[in-house]
Amino acid sequence: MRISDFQARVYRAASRIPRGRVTTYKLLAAAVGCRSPRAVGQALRHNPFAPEVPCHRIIRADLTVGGFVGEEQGPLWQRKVDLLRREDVLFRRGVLIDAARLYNPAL
DNA sequence: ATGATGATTGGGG
DNA sequence: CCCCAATCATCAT
Repeated sequence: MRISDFQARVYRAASRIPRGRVTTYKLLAAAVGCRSPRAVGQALRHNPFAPEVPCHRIIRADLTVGGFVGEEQGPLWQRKVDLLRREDVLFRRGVLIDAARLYNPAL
């Protein structure tokens, strides 16, 4: 499969999220000039460069974990939580504990 | 070109 | 909790 121009832009923007920080689909969408956070999730879902391109650092606007490789629960989804755990990004009942870890890629 | 499908979001009952 | 519309890249028809 080929990487579309849109995917390239999303991956480049995602790569700017520092280790130990997270951003939301909405903010990342804004960063690439797209008004569909859902379309961004679509691109991240097919990220062939994980975890180099840290698609695990994108969560929902309500600060809940969100999906991963098309899953919202289960082993693959758990992988997202584990990757973040290694970066000291923790969740309580599925919700990000420290909101200060949010990163705005638009800056 | 047309319709369906998402790693979403915000609003409503 | 569930349902719905808006949004848009991508893929199937």
